Amino acid sequence: MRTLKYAILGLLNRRSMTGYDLMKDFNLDLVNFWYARHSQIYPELKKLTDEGLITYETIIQGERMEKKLYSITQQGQKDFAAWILEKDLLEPTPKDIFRLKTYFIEAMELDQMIDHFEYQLEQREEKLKKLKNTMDHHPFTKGWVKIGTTKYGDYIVLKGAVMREQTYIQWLKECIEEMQCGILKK
Amino acid sequence: MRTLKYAILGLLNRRSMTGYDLMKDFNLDLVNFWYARHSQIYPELKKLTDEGLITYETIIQGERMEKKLYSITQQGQKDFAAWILEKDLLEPTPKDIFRLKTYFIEAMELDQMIDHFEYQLEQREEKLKKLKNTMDHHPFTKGWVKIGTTKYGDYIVLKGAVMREQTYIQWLKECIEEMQCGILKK
DNA sequence: GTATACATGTAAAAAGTTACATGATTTT
DNA sequence: AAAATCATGTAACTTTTTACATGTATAC
Repeated sequence: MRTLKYAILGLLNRRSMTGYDLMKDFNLDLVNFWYARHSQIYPELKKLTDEGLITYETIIQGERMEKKLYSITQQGQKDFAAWILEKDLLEPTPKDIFRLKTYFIEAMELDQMIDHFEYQLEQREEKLKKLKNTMDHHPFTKGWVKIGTTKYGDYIVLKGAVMREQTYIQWLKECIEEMQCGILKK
Repeated sequence: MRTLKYAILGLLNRRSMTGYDLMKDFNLDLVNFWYARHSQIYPELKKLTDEGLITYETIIQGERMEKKLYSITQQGQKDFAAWILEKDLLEPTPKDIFRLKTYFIEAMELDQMIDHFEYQLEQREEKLKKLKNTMDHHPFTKGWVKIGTTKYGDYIVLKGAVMREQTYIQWLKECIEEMQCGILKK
């Protein structure tokens, strides 16, 4: 479906940037719903250039370091606009190794199960803390942003990420509690 | 990480079955956290057989239809047991095209945004209805299953899937409401 | 008899990860 | 001077998807 293509076009539609900048965006803002390594980004940029959807301008940083500043073309904008308006059917449920292991929980002892859940809980709580911190510093939270601006999209996906994480944590906690009752009954 | 390998071993650790049976399991029970097409399953079964982790027995169904009944070996059980006890670091957040499009929401008009959200909401509500139905018919819900049995894992991941879907829906609804306020202000 | 489900595979392509490879600039 | 960050690429491999390919058994 070439989703990476549209993710890149969408970012370049906001502002021109280098492959390195794109990489940073994927690993910061977008990491909660899309990501890509630089080894995937650079070849894709080449491909999009060949297809005429983006162009670049070579810039010299400092004495001699070259970097390529990519911009979206008119054709790229058209292509992106068509994609974003497409109505999608539900995607398959995302894969989740933790849930897979949980499905096979009969292969663990009760105390191992609880360990397994508590380790996951620790990590998820750490992640939620970071997400909430990002959210608290977001301009929309502070009442500075209006619907329809660039930052509005950033804000609602962030809010969605917080809610998703909170629910995961709630699930973990409820399971732990239930399993601890199992121990007490022993 | 060969997750498909362990998913197959885990299923065969419960009971012997054919590649076709595995495929059905992936598309029914496991679909909420893992899945694979038959074109991925059959080659993997061959590989696991070569590795000595599973074996098969050819069975004749009816007059001449051959099918292979796969079973886990001792080595396979050992391998699976080691995997399930491994402590995993958090996986990267799952990719989500809907959230990606939402991030780029500035490229849509307000009424298009709402359409986009309402279409997703419809589909998610349909999915939640099915999940809840499965849950209501689950033996654990009816109080028949104890912690530590095979069906307990099935139950808690199902419960997690329901919670995840409810949260997605709640997020969609809150966004729609917020956007509708944006329309009223016009 | 016809449609659906059962049953098993392969080939080609796309998507994604890990490792290899190099060098400049800025911060400490 | 060293470490961190900026900057760009390729190669090999794994994972996943889509399409091709074939035939049997069962339910209606």
